[in-house]
Order: sequence, then structure tokens, then C-alpha cells
Amino acid sequence: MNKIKKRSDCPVSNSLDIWGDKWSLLIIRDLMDARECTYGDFLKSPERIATNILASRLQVLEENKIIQKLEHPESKAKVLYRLTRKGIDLLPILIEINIWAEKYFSFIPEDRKALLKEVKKDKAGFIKKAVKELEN
Amino acid sequence: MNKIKKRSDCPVSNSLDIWGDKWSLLIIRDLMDARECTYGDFLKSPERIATNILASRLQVLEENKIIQKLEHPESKAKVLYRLTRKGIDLLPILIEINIWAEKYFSFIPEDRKALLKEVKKDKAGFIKKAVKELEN
DNA sequence: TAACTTACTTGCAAAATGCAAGTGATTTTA
DNA sequence: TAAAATCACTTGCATTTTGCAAGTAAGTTA
Repeated sequence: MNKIKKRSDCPVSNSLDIWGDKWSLLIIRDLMDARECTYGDFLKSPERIATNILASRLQVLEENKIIQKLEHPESKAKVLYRLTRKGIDLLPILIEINIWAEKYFSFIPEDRKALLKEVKKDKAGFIKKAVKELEN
Repeated sequence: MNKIKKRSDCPVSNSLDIWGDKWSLLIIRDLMDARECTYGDFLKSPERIATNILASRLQVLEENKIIQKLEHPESKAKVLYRLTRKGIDLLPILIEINIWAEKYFSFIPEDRKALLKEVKKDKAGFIKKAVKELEN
């Protein structure tokens, strides 16, 4: 399953071939918000991803080293998902998406607005700090 | 056709509902590279989008005010597509995608590499200049 | 040890994608 | 000026992906 075929040499196209669908960036968003998530955590997100789609996306993201699986310290039945450095480095993209959305959508949740206010004060500083927090 | 349903209040999710598929950002990339394109120009791009998919994506992007149609000055048979300000403002996202891709993909075309070198010297300045050029 | 939770998988219907072949309006060519 | 070519699409149909609901197997709790 899921062997990605390269459509061109364009870096944008190759990026989209990995995470350019309606779900992958939401999984990545969840991991940026929470640092680590179980399978069930992803299912609880407001967009209500179907469980088979979630499984397939997690597999593609793991195969492409965007996320990694870790043992749960409290239970063998649970799995922890976390971003790799490659995945963490998608943060600037997510930030720019949020900034664009804030400019053009009328409704933005208050907590996002507050976070974006922080981001805009010092974008590079915010990213540096966030990367450090996500990276173990 | 194409009435988009909101999956949640998340700005990322709402953005993906408009342009979060494997093709839309490539159309937008083409418009950022060329400033204006005809229908045929999009078809010539290396990823070879199918003509029916192109038509459907252009419609969604136009409905969501990301692009606009203009008359071709030389021919009534041709149509010119251009980014709106809302579409032009996706540039920072495209730039961050390119930066991420450059870091993690082994092959990047030379012209992109050169452009990214420019970007990195002064990101805000580059964006300001590019926005001005794209905005008529 | 039985019920429950966890991370998935399976089967199937519905929707989206991809391909090839139109179509109708304009524009060029003979 | 009539025929051929070009342009921006549309249509029909096969393939692939998505989405929903119902499993399942391993591990945990009562």
C-alpha cells in the first residue's frame, strides 16, 4: 500500500504528495498542539476523521518520517505518536496557514487568536521556542 | 457542485477545505510563477493535471475568491486567470513549503534553489516585493 | 475470568479522480 | 470565405479514494 509516485521535480508537488490531503496537516496540527497523541486522541479531534483513514495517514506520515511511534510509558495497549524533527519543521507552514486564515475567515477561535498575537510579536523567536518544546 | 462543508472551526481545517488537495496549490504556484495563466498554461505544467479536475479546481478557487478570471487582451477565445489579493497572500505558505522541501528532499531544481537563496536573505522584503508584482 | 479499552482491520457504498473523447465558440489558414 | 485548428471547457466511464459501520486481537481493569 501507499507507495507515493512523484509527479514532478517541483518541491511543492513533492511535499503535497506526502501531506497534501484534507487530513494529514490536521494530524500534524494535533501533534503540534499536544506534543504527543494516542490513536484515540486523533479520533477525538473535532473534524472526526474516520478510523481507517487515520490509520492510513499515520502509516504514510510514519513511512515518510514525519511522525514516529513510541511506547506508552503506562500501558502496552497504547501507542504514542510524536513528530520527528522533519515533522516539527512543518511548523512555519502551519503558522503561515493560521495567519492567512485569520486574515480571511471571519470566525477564528479565541485561543488561536491569542496564540497568533504571540507569534506576530516575534515569529522567529516563537518558532525556535516551539521547536525546542516539541523536540523532546 | 462544490459546496464546501465546514468540518470544524479550526482555521487550518477551513483552509484545507478550500485548497487542501493535491492540485490546488500547484495551480496557485503556477500563478505565482507566471502572474497570469490561461487554461492551457495550467495543462502544460509538469504534473499533468486532468482537464476535468483543472476545471473543477479553478471553479472552487474562483468561488472562494483565491483567483479571478480576466479577459485576454488579444483573443476572446482565451481566458486569463490571476490571483486575487487573497490568493497572493498564500505566498508565505508556498515559501515555507519550499524551504521545508529544500531541507528534506535531496533533489531541488536549480532555479528554485537560487530563488530560495534570495528569499532567505530577507524574507519579509522578498514577500513585499513579490506581492507588489503579483498585484497588478 | 469477564467486561472493557486500545489500536487497528475489513467490507461495502458513495464520492472523487483520471483518462479519453467530445463540444461549441473563436481564430487562423488555405 | 470555407475548412482546419485552437481554446476552454464538458461528458462518460473505469479506477481509486473516502467514509461509515461493524469487526478483531492484544492488553487492561473490575
